Amino acid sequence: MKKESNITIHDIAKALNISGSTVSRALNDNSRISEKTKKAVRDMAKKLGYQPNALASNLRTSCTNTIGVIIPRISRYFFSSAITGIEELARTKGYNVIICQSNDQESREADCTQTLFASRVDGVISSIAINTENYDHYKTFTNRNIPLVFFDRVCDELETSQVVVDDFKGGFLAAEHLISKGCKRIAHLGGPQHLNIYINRLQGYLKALRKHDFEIDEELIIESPLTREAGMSCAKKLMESANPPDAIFAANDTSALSIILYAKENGIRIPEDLAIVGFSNEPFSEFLNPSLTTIEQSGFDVGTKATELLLDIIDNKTGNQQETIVLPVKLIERESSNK
Amino acid sequence: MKKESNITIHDIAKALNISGSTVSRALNDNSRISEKTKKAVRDMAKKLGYQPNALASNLRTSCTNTIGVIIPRISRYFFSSAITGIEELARTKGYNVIICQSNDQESREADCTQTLFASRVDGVISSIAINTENYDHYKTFTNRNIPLVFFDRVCDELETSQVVVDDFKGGFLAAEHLISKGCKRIAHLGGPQHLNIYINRLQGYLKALRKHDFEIDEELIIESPLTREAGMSCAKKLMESANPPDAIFAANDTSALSIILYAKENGIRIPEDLAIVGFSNEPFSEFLNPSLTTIEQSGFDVGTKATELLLDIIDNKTGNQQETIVLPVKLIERESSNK
DNA sequence: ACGACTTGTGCAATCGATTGTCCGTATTTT
DNA sequence: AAAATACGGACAATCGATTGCACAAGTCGT
Repeated sequence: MKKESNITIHDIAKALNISGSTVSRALNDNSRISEKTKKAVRDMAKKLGYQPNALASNLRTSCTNTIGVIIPRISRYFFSSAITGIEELARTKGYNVIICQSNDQESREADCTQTLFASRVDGVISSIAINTENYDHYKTFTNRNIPLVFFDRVCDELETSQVVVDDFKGGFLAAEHLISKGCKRIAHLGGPQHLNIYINRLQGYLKALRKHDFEIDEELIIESPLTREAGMSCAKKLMESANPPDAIFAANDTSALSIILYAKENGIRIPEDLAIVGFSNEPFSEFLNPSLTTIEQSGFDVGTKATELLLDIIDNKTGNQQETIVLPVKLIERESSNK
Repeated sequence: MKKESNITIHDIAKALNISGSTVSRALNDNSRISEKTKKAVRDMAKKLGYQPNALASNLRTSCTNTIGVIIPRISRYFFSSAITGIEELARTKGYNVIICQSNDQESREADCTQTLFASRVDGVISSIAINTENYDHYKTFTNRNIPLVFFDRVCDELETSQVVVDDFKGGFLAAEHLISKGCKRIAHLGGPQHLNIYINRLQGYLKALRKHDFEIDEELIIESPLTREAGMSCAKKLMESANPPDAIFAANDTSALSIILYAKENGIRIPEDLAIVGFSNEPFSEFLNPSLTTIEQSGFDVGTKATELLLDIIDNKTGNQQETIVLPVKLIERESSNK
């Protein structure tokens, strides 16, 4: 009982004086094996402490019951909750999950595709690195008909299914909310415009402005990597301009946080002088001072939905391979916009 | 170029009219193969779009270059940053990482051990689920000499290496800090006492009190699951008691947050009426109002160190299998204790 | 009682890469 | 120049589970 070496089906076979194939079939509950034999095999397997070797099984069946996930970084709440959603569902369906982080770098992302392919995953769920501009590495999967689903940061260039939240609506809600609060000059701190999500947030913002007959002022729309530092300098740029805004809709909560910090440092009152709306509802947003009005998007739901889609494709290989699912968003009103 | 089927070394061999073994050796840069042949093989491999099949290789070599990780939940910042540390180092050493979440449930944790063993991981890094009381499922690894390293929530029952932060010191620093601020009745909201980390935080707190000749009042020490809700009710219990504390050292930031919220709701001023210190330095702690004094522990460092340890054991299978590494903690002073 | 099925198992090939062993040719040694 | 060594590569077994096919024993019908 101390050191079990690795037990294989052949050890079970030898112990029962039957063949390996019978053991294999018995363990897989194959109908051609009698109940009596099955029971004997199961009992012996338990007795010997048999644990199947997934490697061997996977090699033979060329199906690993594993799905691969590529995300920018696991430590961002949205992504870690997406993973929770993915794992939850995958596990109940008998799938394992391998997670790879791209660290928002295209080259790392390419590495991830290699790793996942080498592991022969049955399907892949991915959210694209922020600086990825060439999508060739994803052809590793598409060329071989390995199901691929994108979420959040999607790629239109590849013909795959995708799950996104309604960024357009989010942008619209954010801007319209600020308008309803009486703001007159509403700026937008947007994200990299090669990513759909940021394009859509901007478009939603524009639509709201147009709907309410606001003049679109290009000066009020700036693009940024949306990091803590970038948010700071953008806030400075906006607020020191000749005609500063009285509200900012930031494309994520991190940069909204920077704006709040900038405002505090410079005696700008929130929301009186400057109303702010973020995007994502990060865990910290609720506790900021003032608390941050933002657009809620559920990482968990996105992850779950993406997995559902992927497993569907894996199962009936036929299915429509280009579905796009849009999940709802919600405005969370808090102090930062409560004029 | 559209649909590549799976290319194996034999396809390369056939194309070059050489044997599979030569191809294998060439790709592995074996010294018995001439440079000329190696180059030819590499070129052909690239031309055909060859991607090694890790399954086959792993099966043969029975070494997967994969390490498994079991954690309570990925969406907690401490753990996700630990994973970042693990992945970072593992990747540079040529290892992949499979992550499993126990959701803080013993049964799920047992499932994880099965999954990881079935995948024949070369080693395992784990942090124990909060309600795990039986550690038999870890014998899957120990019985078979599969290297196992625990971090943060460790298990003394099993003889393995572990990486922890200096919880004792953290508890001590927290309590002594409150003492230095002139607090007289310092309560401790502790975590489940079957986990080392919470025992140590409590012991550190006790040591500081004793050192400064404080009387230990059992009424001021309560145990809790440290969730948001539990923190709330514990805060209520403490503050409504006959002789309420003027400071609380909470064993994590989440419950410290609850205390702050409770105080706000009930007109208790922080830090004047009640000083608070948390533990972990969660990302939100900095932004609370008042901002939270806490003990910083680096998940990234813990993850990195654990991986270092594990890879050492994997490499020279001999090594001391029972090392314990204690990483430093740091007091972060903020408003919640700034009397 | 004999062919026709059904049932329960065993045999052997297979998945793709690795590796111990063997062999022919080229190079060096004495 | 014969013998010893090195070099480059091929053969075939192997890892552990799966599976198409073959086959023996048992059941049934006529």
